[in-house]
Amino acid sequence: MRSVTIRDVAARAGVSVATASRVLSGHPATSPASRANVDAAVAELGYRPDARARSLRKTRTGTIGILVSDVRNPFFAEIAYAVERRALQAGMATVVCNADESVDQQDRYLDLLVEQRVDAMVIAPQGDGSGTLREVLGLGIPVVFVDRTLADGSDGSDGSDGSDGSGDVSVPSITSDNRTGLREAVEHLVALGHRRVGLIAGPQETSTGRERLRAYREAAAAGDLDPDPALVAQGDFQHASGVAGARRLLDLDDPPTAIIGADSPMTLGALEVLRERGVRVGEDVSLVGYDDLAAFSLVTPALTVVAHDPARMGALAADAVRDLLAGRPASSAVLPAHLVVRGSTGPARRPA
Amino acid sequence: MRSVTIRDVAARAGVSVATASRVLSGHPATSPASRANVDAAVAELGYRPDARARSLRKTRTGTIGILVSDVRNPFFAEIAYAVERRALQAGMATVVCNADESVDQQDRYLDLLVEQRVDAMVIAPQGDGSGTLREVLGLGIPVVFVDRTLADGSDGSDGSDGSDGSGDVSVPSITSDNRTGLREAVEHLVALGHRRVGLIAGPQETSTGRERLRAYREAAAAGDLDPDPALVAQGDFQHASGVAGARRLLDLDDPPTAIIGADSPMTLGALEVLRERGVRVGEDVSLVGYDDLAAFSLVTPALTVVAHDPARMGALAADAVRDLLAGRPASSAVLPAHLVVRGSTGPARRPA
DNA sequence: CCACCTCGTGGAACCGTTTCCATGGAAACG
DNA sequence: CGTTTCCATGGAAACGGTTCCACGAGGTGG
Repeated sequence: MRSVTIRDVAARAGVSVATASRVLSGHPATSPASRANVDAAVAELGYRPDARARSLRKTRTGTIGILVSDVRNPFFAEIAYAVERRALQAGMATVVCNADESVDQQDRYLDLLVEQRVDAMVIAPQGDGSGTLREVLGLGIPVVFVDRTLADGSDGSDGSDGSDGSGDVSVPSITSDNRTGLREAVEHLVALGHRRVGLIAGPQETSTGRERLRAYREAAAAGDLDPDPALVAQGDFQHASGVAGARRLLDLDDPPTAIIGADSPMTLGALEVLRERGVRVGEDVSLVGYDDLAAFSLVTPALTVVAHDPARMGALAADAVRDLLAGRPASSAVLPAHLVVRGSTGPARRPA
Repeated sequence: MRSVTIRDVAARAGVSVATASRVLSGHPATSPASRANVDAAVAELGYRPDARARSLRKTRTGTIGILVSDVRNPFFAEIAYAVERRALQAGMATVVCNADESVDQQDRYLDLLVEQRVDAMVIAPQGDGSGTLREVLGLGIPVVFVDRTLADGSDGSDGSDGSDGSGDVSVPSITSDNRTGLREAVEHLVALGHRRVGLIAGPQETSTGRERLRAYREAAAAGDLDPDPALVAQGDFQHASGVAGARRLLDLDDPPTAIIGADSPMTLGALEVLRERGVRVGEDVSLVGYDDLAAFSLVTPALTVVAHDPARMGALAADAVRDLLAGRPASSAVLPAHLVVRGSTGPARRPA
């Protein structure tokens, strides 16, 4: 059952392959008669053009790749959805890939996307911008970072050894303001009298993980919080590490009176632990989440969260891709994040 | 900046294109010398094979498509994730597409996947199996249905006009037992004394929407519930319709004492409405959700839900695809669904 | 009436691979 | 030593489209 090609269509329509191709791609130099014949032949034979062959000859594939860490995280699902939707409007298909918070898998998918010759990529990167990601950036394929970047947000006095190695290639990025969101959260807790505030941090291989941790530390110092390093539990942005992190924090000899989760799956995990232990959220321990999931308003007490806008990030990333593909310079953006105070944060309880 | 091709590699390595190709694809008939030369040339030039050209010559693309209704629905995100993960293990890439609960968009993506010549598709179909979907099924591309099918689950005395038009092509499907789950939910509510049970139903263009509605009606009849048709609010599996449906039900002159949501986004929407109106869930009105999201255990009271296993569905669907691609017959499966009773369902309150 | 331009058309090259087939040399065998 | 077998190799034909180029017919202006 060989599939029907443009040659079959041309034969059936009684025209040359060249003419058939022109009709199919809407080239103006075609007679009405040819058009009718070709269209009829297409319908009769059930012809489906082969996108691979087409794109091999043209330079474009009409496909963009989006590489996020985990589609099961609603935050990234929303981004992927927004990018895809916007891309489809522009007639482009989207390949969604899951790096699964693993650099290896990220590299694997980067290779895949390059080999598929996607026209552009939207990436939520992780790692230090060495290895495969670096190579890929050098290839000249339009890339837009979303949510994360390689270098850190604002200033950057933490560059390990000067020759950072990530900033030489300029990549537009659509991120959100991690510093402000987390700072507001800490200030809010300070105002409520908390002195020992725990953070379930994100992986330090990601800019968001680093920035949120840094903002936490700076705000903690400014608010004169207990700088005990044990108050930072290292997580990996996934559910299980939220569970583990919350347990570790609660098991401290002097446990925190408030906990901040650096993303929503970890926050959910922490919440489960609090429930399981019968800790009253907002009274015994305050909890601040990240990302404003619908479900976060429905738990009791409703969660105080740092909110930002993944749908908008995705849309802007898609716009940036469109600009890049059109040869225009694409602009980066840092979207605002802000604290939404609900019931899960309350006055610090005096340690027993 | 023309990209480097296998010809460049061959030239640099001092071998023919044929030999270079053999080395690259691990063909045994290559000398160690050639291998070394080619590998060196590849590294020096940064050569990346072109998957399109390769797949054009071979017959396989090494890509499968997965077409679900909405990746923002955690249920489908989990399925997509599972399929992708399993496929990657088998060395295949996955293209994720969003039909967005719209037949038009489904058709659009079906065309896209066919033109990309994916080796197989995993589809959560909607519509009546006419139009594009039907054509695609006739193309001989291996297809596996997941979560939904075209025909209805068990018997099927509802086939509108005999010549159903969907059963002629046999497609393996991995679904879950919609009837049992919903029946258990209704029976549970009946046992609690509820007589007027509302359903926020899924779209009747989907098998899951139809089956859950039918199961509701059958169980309602068996349990001697009030058969008032106004108790069924027609939704579309998306959040907003859950909100609208719940409002409509609560605004009835004689509102239901219990509500069942036919999927999780609609359930979440309904829950929001109950909260917003100050209705005490599990006391004033009982609520049963569909899909066992992590967040559903964390709301207060925890939600009674019909649980099933999207991760397993995705994995089985990927296995079925693997079988089909290997020429083996693929087996369908109906996974169990069961009621998980938590705090959101309680004794019926006497209507005021 | 001729030169010119426009327009629809078909032949053929090309995109970057894989793979069939023929070839030549070396090794194995009698 | 001659013949067969084996194996690495290169040339060239696919795969299924698009597009360059040349060509002939018909219309227009001088």
